[in-house]
Amino acid sequence: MTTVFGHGRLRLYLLKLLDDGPRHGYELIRLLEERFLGLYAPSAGTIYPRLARLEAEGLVTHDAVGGRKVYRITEAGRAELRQRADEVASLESEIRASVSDLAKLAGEIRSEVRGSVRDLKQELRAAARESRRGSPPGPAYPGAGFSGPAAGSGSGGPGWSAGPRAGERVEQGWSAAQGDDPAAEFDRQLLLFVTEVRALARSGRFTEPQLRTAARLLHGALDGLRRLLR
DNA sequence: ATCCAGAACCGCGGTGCCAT
DNA sequence: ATGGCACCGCGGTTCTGGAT
Repeated sequence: MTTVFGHGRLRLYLLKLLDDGPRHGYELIRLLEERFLGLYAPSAGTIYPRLARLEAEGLVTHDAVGGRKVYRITEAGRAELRQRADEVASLESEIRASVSDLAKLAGEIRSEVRGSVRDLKQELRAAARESRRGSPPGPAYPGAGFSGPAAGSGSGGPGWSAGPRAGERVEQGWSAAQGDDPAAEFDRQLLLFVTEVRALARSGRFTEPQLRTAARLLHGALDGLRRLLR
C-alpha cells in the first residue's frame, strides 16, 4: 500500500491543523478528508495513535469536552512548527498539488458516471423492446433485486450482493411495485431510474468517493443486466 | 518506527411501536 | 395525545495486525 504522508509528515500536518485551532480526533479526520476532496481520509487507527504520541511528547494536550477529547497544540508544539517551518511549507504545497490532480480526476469520474448512465439507459431500452416482443410467462425479471452496498461499517468495496439465485423469486421491491403490465412497469421504472440518476449526477452535490462508488455500481449493475438479458 | 485499514466497542440521540 | 420502551444509526474512540 502506498503511503499518503511520508515518515513524520502526518505528525507534522496534524500539528499544523491543531495550530489553527483545537479539534477532536474525528474532526481532524473529516478535515483531512475535506482537504483531499474526499479521496483520502486517514483512518481512526492512524489519527488517534499519532495524537497520543504527540501528547506523550508534550506537543499537544487535550481537554475532555462532552466525552470527546479536544486536542490543542502546546507551546512546545508551536516551537516545533516554527523550527520546521520550511518542511511545513513544502508539505502544504505538495498537498495543494495533489488536490489539483484529484480535482482533475474528479472531472474524469463525472464523465464516466454520465457515460455509464447513458449506456445503461440504452441497454435497458433495448431489453424493454425485447421483452415487449416476446415476454416470457410467469414472474418477470428474476434477479432484479440487487441490494446495494453492505450497510454498517461503510468500509470495503461496493458490496453488491449476487441477488437471488436462478429460480428464486423476488418478493420485494419490484414485485410490490409492478402493475398488471410488466413491460409498462419496466419502462416506468427505467424512466424513473434514469431521471433520478441524471438529476443526481448533474446536481454536483456529491463527494468523490460517492462518484467512484456510483461508477462502480453502475458498471456492476450493467454487467448484471447484460448477463440477465442475454 | 511509522503509516494505515478495519473491526469492535461505547454512548447518545432519533425513531417507531405499543399500551394507556 | 402521551409516556415508556426497544431498536437503530451515528459519532467518537480503542485495539489489533499488516505493510513499508
